Amino acid sequence: MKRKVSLKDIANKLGVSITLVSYVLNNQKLNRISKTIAQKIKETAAELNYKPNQVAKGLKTNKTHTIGLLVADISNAFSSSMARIIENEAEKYDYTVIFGSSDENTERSKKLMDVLVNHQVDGLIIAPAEHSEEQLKYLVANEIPFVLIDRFYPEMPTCHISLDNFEAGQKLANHLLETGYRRIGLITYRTTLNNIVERKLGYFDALKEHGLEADENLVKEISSPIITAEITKAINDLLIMPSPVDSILFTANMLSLHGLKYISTLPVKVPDDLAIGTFDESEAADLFYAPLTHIKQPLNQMGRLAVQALMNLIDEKKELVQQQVKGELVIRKSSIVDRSVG
Amino acid sequence: MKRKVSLKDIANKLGVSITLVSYVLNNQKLNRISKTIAQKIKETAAELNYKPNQVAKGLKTNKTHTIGLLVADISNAFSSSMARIIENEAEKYDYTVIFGSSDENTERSKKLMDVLVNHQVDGLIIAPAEHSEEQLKYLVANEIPFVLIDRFYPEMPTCHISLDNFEAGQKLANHLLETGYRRIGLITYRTTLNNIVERKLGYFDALKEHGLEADENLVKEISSPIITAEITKAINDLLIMPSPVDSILFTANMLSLHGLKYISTLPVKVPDDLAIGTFDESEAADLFYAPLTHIKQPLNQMGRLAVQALMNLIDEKKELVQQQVKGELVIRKSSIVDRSVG
DNA sequence: TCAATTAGTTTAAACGTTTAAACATTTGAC
DNA sequence: GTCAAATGTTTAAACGTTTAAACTAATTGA
Repeated sequence: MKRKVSLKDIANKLGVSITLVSYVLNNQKLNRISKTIAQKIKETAAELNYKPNQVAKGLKTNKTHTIGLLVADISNAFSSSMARIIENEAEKYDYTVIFGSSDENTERSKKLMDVLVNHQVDGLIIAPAEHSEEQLKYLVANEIPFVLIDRFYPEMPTCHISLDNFEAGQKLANHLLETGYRRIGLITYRTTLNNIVERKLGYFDALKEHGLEADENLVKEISSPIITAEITKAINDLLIMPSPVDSILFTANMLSLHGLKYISTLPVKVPDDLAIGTFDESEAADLFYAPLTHIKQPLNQMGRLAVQALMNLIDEKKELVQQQVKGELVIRKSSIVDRSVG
Repeated sequence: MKRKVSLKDIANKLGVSITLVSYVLNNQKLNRISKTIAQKIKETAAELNYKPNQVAKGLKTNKTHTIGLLVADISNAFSSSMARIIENEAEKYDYTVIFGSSDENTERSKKLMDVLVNHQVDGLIIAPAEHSEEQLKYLVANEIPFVLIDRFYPEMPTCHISLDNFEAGQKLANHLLETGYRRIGLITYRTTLNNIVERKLGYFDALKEHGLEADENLVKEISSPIITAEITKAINDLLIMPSPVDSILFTANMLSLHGLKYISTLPVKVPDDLAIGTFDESEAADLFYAPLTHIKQPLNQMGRLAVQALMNLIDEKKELVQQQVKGELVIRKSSIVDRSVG
């Protein structure tokens, strides 16, 4: 790689000091510097195509104008949409995004956080994996600004932007109940991540509101790695039981996706035999013969809020932003029985 | 943000020079340094949780151990899968990924490339937007290592890893022809990007091989922004013409996705009335009642090759890797008429 | 006329590292 | 007992910036 043009090169070419060049190109001390030399410096900089070395600048100013983004799984639509939004938003503040995908793995997440911090990012936006408390405490102890998205640890006083998952779970379950479904199965992850837990609690709450008892047999928890087989089994269990479910609520995108693949192979009609509700939009669920009723997260708003909150932290305007945004219930064919025909 | 622990802190604490600490922690001059002091330095470093400042290191060594990744559209499955693979692969070489999504916009791509370069990335992996030649020439002139993925400029002697798009287009069209389809419509982008162009040429070639003339009326080109409306029109045109098409070949993921959404609203049965072939897997196409026959790109291989090629360039092992990998034809229901029933 | 002010520019130190070269001390050979 | 070599450590400069402080020369005011 060629040596890039530096302030020194411009200074030497014009026979002036590096300082002067720096002042001119940063529009500093403009009341002191002669117009003529300023003009010349600017011309020469343009001519040599000078671009400030952000690494040197970062070392000196202790600001790299870089933020670290740690998503849960970049190949998942939620993460990649978020990444895109955050990158766009960061750009408005002249920030660059360094990224990593933890793949929901605690160790990997820890390692990536370290890497990002050692690259001197000015702050982080993190969708934390399970059991990341220690690592987050380290960030707090070192006063490294960060904002959590999607999930957070209720007992930790951190900045976070997330969906009101409880309300969303409630809303989705309520909708099924109000449409007439009574035996709602829940397929969720076996996890302590608060976003998923809250969705489940919302579901329980909705049942209670409708005078129904929570039935643990209707709740199936999946432990991520062997997802396909487990989901197949969960769905079978729910459909085979003495009084089978009339609907299934999935607490995540990936779950419904795999679930749907299996359901589409069964002699079960959605929504007539089985209604479905889930979280997040997906093109896949749109092309299913009965597009899925789902909770739509306001991704743009969340991304914007997260970047804004982080910028404030970086600027030492320390306020503990802990914002929950509301999900929108998008009702589609998967939960509406057309009784005019039946 | 707190000042981080530096070599100086360790040196001061032990009353030795910074140099010595640096040597020890980098395992240099080990035949010279006394075991006892080395031991102490290592202990103190661990105790203070010293982490080298990559920015300072980068300034000194002119290597930031960072690569820039410029994808076409991170919210698209191809890009995000690629991003994940590349991030994983880069990690093996102790590299961090800085990323940007050009959203297929030349201006934005140019700006992002500048940003990445000014952050002193050691190299770049780029899925170039249309008309990025100038910017790439700049990289070449400044000897900044880069590898193109997905598309490239045939007239520019750059490193690139891509699908053999011509062969893939051919293979897909051949399959339709051999299954008995004769009027194959092509829905593609109006673009000069070579990957898309090659797919189209492959289609033409397959037609020719089968003694069929290319019919320009069967080729519909979409100019990206207003994609939904245009695709709707294209499909209508193809189905309404005097002798309508019996199959449609889409040259990209996004095209078939939108196309499918529209087709699923029509009284047209896939594959009986209309066969479909496309590029890239997608969960969406899997959930459609007739899962789509498609060309599967070996993403893992491509990502691995791209990172490897870049690492070689960075290490000044200059070889012009220009590798085309083969796509796999995955035959699904969307192109197989079950004649046993018909 | 000369001190004080203003204008224009430079000096020098710093950020946290790396690394060639220098230095000081010990060891060993003869 | 001397000197060369080996051992262990430090000095100093550098990477490309930023920025307080210093310097010089010109201008102003009394």
